[in-house]
Amino acid sequence: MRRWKLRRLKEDGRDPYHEVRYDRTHTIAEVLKDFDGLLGKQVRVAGRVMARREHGKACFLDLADQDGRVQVYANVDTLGEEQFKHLKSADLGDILGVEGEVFRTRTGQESVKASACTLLTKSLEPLPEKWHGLSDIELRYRRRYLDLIVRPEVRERFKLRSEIVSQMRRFLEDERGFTEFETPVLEPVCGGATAEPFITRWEALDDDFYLRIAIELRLKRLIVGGYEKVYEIGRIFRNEGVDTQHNPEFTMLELYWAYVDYSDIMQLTEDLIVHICDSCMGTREIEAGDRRLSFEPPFSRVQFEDLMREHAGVSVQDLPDRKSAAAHAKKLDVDFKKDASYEKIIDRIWTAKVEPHLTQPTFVLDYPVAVSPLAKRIPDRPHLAYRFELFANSVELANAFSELNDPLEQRARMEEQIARATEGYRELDEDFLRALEYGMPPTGGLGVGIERLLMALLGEPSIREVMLFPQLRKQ
RNA sequence: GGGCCAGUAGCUCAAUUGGCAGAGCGUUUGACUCUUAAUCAAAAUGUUGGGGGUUCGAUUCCUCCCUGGCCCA
Repeated sequence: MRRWKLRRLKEDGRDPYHEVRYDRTHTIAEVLKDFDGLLGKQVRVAGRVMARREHGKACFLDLADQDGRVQVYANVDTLGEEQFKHLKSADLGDILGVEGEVFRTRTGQESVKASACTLLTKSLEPLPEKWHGLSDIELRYRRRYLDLIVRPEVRERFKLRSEIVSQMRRFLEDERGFTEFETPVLEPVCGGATAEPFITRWEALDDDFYLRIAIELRLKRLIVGGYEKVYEIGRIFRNEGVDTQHNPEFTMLELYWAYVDYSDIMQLTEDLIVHICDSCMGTREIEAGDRRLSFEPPFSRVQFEDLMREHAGVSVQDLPDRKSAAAHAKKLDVDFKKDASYEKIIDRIWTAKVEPHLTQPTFVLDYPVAVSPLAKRIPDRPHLAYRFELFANSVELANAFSELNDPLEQRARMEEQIARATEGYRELDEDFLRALEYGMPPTGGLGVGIERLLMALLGEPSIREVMLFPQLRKQ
């Protein structure tokens, strides 16, 4: 039907896809904001037709643009027979330019009385139901554009995401003097985290490459190269399943700061998050489901070991190998995969027993060296490393170390990791080790999962609600 | 990978024990010059996610598969 209308329009020489511009005098939000000042004045606005109420020789339309929605009133007298007929044949979803006088209806509704209208784009597909909207979750993700058309709050949420990321950059660059660098996504060796990589073929070289699983080892090379405050907000790929917490591609902030330790990084992390709360959220108190998170500094600081002892009844020092870790996990009734590595089992115990208690923003300090292959050892507690993670809403938001810069120890730790590895394509990144051999100054580093942070700040329980186009199977 | 749940018109949802597949929105036609989930009258709309099976008869029962959600690994 709509295609038939389109054909008629084209035959009439009014092809809606020929329009190349429409000069608006105001956005709809601007009209509404200064409504009284504009009363009686002529404006030109444009947007999508979201509703229509016909009354014979008069007609009401709701017109929506990016930030606002306004009622358009039209009748034969002011619009003329011909144009009125065109306006009435507009479908929901069509994009219209309207010129007219700003006025209030008898019921006081802010409106624009159309004196001219132009069909700027024809919509060939019907919009979702006007009252219930689009509730099929799969459709919302597969056709996010529809979700955005129909639900202004979703549009708001993703705009807020962009603002938060933008404020991160502003804070790091303008207030703290960091510089963003871009490093390769396509890597010959993958490292910097424990995860299954995506493998891709570089035809010209007839060789396999990896999509990066972390940015760490590249940015540290920049510290070796002499930069002192570097960061990158970039896409990471991990070849794993999809659930409410995971998407195979996601965004990470990583930063490295020379000549400081992890306590400076902790302060920076706290400042960064408070800055985001103040600049984007307008509050430091966040509603997340039925929980209330307070990002009022200082966030509490707790020893990893104390939490493990308190909630899992064990010190990692007493679990020196895979066998003892597995035995303790079984005792606690914590499940793990048969082939799980030592680190994975410790992580499982932590996730199951400790994480649920970490609701309010909490820095967890001093992790076992055994699960922190890139962090510097604490000399007087040699089984622990200078590492912290930030938790909130029972989710890990950030991970940071005083970076290991001893090339010999780094090599030994990486070799140990590979020996214990049960997953991932891990091989030594010889060039990274060589870089350390040239000498990396004492450095503090930080990684923040952007989606995790957004979930906590926006109170969204699913990662898919903070990603515009979450991965789904091909159709 | 395992468990549970869901898939019916473009969208949101019904359909008694297994007995003619329906409503609202949207669409089309007509009426209506201040409505706002406009109203009134009429009409069109389906491979009930897909394949197989049981049955006189399947949206409904069985089975396999596909897609998605939630929980667990």
